[in-house]
Amino acid sequence: MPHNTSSDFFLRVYEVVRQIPEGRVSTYGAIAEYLGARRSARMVGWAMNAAHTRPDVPAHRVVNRTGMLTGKHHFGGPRVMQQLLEQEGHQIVDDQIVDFETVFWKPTDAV
DNA sequence: TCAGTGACTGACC
DNA sequence: GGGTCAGCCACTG
Repeated sequence: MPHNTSSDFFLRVYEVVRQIPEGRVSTYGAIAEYLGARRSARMVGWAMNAAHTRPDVPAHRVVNRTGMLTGKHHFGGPRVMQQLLEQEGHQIVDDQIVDFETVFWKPTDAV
C-alpha cells in the first residue's frame, strides 16, 4: 500500500473508473490522459491492480487500447473479467471486445 | 542502490 | 501488417 502522493493518483483513477457507465468500457491510456498523465498508462494499470480491493471500482470496464482483456488474470480467474463484461451486454471473442469502438467511453464524455 | 517487472502506448522498421 | 523499442514510474528483491 503506497503511502506517498501517488495514492492521490490512485484515488483519481478510482473516481474516473466509477463514472464508466454500465455497458461501456474505457482504456488505461484514456484515463491517464484525462488525469494529465498521458504517458503513465502503466500507472493506471497499477492502480487497477490496487483497486482490486475496491468493490465499487468496476475495473473490468478498463481494457487496453485495442479492447483486449489484458488484465483478466487479476480477477481471481481468467474468465471472471469476461463474464462480468458479458453480463453487461458485451460480446467477447478471443479475449477481445466486439465493436469495442462503439462501446468505448472517454472520461470527457461524463456529464 | 540497482536491476527487473508490469492490467500501456506510440513510434519505427 | 506484424514485431520491436523506448518512455513511463511504482514496486519488489
